[in-house]
Amino acid sequence: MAVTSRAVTHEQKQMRRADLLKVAMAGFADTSYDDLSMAAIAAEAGVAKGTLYLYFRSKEEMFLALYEEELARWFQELDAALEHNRRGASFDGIVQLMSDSLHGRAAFLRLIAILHTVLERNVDRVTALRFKTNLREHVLRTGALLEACLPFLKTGQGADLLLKINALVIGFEHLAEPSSVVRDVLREPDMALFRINLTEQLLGTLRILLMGLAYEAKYRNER
Amino acid sequence: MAVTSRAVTHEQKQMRRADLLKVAMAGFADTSYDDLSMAAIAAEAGVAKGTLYLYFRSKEEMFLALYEEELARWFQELDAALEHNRRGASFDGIVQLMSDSLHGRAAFLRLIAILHTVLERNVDRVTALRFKTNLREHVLRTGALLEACLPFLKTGQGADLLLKINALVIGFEHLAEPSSVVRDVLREPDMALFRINLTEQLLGTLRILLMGLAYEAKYRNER
Amino acid sequence: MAVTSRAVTHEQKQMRRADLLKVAMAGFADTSYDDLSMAAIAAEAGVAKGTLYLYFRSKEEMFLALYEEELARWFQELDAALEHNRRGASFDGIVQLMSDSLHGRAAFLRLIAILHTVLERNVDRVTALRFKTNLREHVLRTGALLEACLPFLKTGQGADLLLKINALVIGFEHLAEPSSVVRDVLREPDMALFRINLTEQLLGTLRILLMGLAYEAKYRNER
Amino acid sequence: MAVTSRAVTHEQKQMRRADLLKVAMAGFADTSYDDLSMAAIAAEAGVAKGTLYLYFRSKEEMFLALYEEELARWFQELDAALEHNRRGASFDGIVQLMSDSLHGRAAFLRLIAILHTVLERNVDRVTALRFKTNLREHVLRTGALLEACLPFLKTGQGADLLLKINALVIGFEHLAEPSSVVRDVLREPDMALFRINLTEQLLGTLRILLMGLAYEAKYRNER
DNA sequence: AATGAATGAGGATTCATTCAT
DNA sequence: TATGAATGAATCCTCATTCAT
Repeated sequence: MAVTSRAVTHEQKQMRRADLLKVAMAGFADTSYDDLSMAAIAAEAGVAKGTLYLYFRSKEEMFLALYEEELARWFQELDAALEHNRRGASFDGIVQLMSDSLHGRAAFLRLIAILHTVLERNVDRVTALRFKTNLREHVLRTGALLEACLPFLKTGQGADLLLKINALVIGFEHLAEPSSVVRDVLREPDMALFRINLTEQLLGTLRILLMGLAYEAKYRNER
Repeated sequence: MAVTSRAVTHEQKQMRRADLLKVAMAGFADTSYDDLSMAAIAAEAGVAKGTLYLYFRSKEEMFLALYEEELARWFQELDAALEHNRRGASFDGIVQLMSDSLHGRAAFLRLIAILHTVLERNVDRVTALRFKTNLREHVLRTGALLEACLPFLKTGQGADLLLKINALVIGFEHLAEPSSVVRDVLREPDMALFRINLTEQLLGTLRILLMGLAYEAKYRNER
Repeated sequence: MAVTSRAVTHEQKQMRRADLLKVAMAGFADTSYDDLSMAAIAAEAGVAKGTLYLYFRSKEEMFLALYEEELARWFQELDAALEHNRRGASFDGIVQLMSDSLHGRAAFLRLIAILHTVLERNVDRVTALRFKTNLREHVLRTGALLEACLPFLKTGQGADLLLKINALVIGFEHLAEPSSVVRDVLREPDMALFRINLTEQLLGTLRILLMGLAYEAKYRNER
Repeated sequence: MAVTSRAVTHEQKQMRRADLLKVAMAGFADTSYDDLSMAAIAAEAGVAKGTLYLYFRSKEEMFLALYEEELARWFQELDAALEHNRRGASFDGIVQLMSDSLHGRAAFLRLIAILHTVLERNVDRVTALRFKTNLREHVLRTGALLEACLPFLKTGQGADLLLKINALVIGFEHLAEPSSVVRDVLREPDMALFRINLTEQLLGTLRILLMGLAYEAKYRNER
């Protein structure tokens, strides 16, 4: 991916920014955050290192931007699907929907897992505030949609469920992506217990959570 | 904590090893893994840096040993409590029991959260295998106890629940311990959504999981 | 200070150049040479970075031009005052005159102090030659005026005195403007010795130099 | 200069430290502070880069230590010579003595010239305080010796004279060591005025200062 | 003439680990 | 067993300058 001309208009600059993020994402699919150097990203994008810093203030902000973009895309897709099920959805419908939305988003899931460890390091208050404010809106909106689809959810439980899912993604991602040595160990027959498939576990747990929330609602009403 | 003499007998060496781990744990309570240097641990323990490497092959193995020790202690306590409830326990009983077992174990929870990111990096196959084998036994045993306490759990679901809890600890730990900048942002009134209390969330989610599992079992039987 | 139109005539271009230098001087009053970026100057002047390079070949040449302008102004003022005292002046008269001429020229003094370290780095031979030729003429002329005012000065000693003053400005400027840490240290009562007031020291030393030169002349004549 | 063995005793460490400073000084004789990298010093000394940081906390502290050592040596030599002239010395005697003391100390003079610009940047308060305290003692002691040699100096004028000399060294060093382009320009016949010989100017100015101080004293007494 | 996007060189520093003593 | 001196890899970012538009 080599640069052909300079980005002059706002639109061109947005495109270049998107290109740089695409390159970063591609690199991140192969390489861990720490091992993925700005130099490598610049080289792969066919620009000078300094150019990256015209578009992003730091490595952390670059990946935060990447995260935000992927997150927005994911929420958008999720929201569309939820809108479609507004009248009510079965557990399995929601789980399937979540499954579909995560399909092909492995790198995004890894990004989620490192966000809190890495990205929040070298980010200024303003950026952090903007990010969290955006995130909050997404969570509240999608949370409300979930509540619309799943009548047993009380107000606020939709957003709360999303947070739980977030935690599960982080946790299972860590469990599902061991170091090479550990991966090797886990190949032993006995170790089946620890051979975790991220989406499978994630969706399975989500299903149980949904059942639990439904059960709680029912139990609450019956009282 | 200053070392006076050299450890000659096996027993003395075990004691020194335990001392070193105690110092490491004390340091880790205050300081992040990355910021806690081997030099600092050695200084605090009153030994030379090289001495640490007589007892642990690397920083990672040192903290892995620490993890194993804390884990064993936690499982031991949990098992004792579960044994006591063998005949059957309510959801809330199990949640309370878990709550009790985690009380005062903040550093342990932080250790869990970094285990997969950091500890498994620089560890050789033999150590990793030994660790995972131990872990597996713990998980299976305690999983079985859970199944004994909670009759709605099928075989294997006890261990599986422990894995889910593990994932939740990792995930909520990441969400609950933001960087200082983010912590500052989260002080805003609007951001209540993101101000997460680790144990509260953990136990709340565990309760829902238990309800979900119970519901699923009931539903399964009714079919 | 925002630019409205493009400079077309030679006169307009000279005015813009002067504007840019004025902005640079204003910036330099607050900020050290290294910390004062071309980007900041351009922004403050309301032009693009590239525009600066239409008027000055490099940052160094820009500040060299600034220096030349300030220097010419200073010499002009000094010359006028010296002309007034042509018939003869007391030590204190000359010192006072110098004091008056330096009043309000703090940034100029700082410029003198960094000239040789920074400015002469990235300047081509032609510019350097022109600069030094100009400087020589100023020094010779003002030196001659000094000799006219102070009869004890032999031919050449006026110019030589100006060089000595130059050296003193550089030296005392360095001593008088310590880093913040050192400034803090110098607040200690014991450190009064090192708390240097630039003009005070400069003028005091000049006075002694003048006395020394007078003494030497007298001694020479008496022989 | 290659390292043979590891420095274990305090004495060996002092020797290694001295060796490193010697290498740094040799490098500084050829290369400017900025262009002299820690890597180059380490390579030349035959040690790893990290080793430099065992002996000096930063590049700045390394050169500050170098400065202190050279300064102490210079003061020592100067003091010895002044002690010898305690009963009284002629102007020319003091100038000669200063001349002798500076002979072969070109790099030291360059170090003086950059001290305030560079060294005080990355130095903590404690180090700065220690340095300034030491310097103060040197200045006061040697100042007192000067006063003993030159009866026309009032109390405090010895130390003050040393500060003036310090300023002159800085200033003339800057004037005497132009960039290569400027050096080239100064080769023009007309430019003799600016071809400055550091020690010559320094000593010449010192002589005039001494005469001025003597004259002032005489004048003061005659009143 | 003016713009401003793109360039790219350049270096101090930390700290887990080793190994001579 | 204990020491602690020595090792050395590895990377982000700034900013003067250029040049396509």
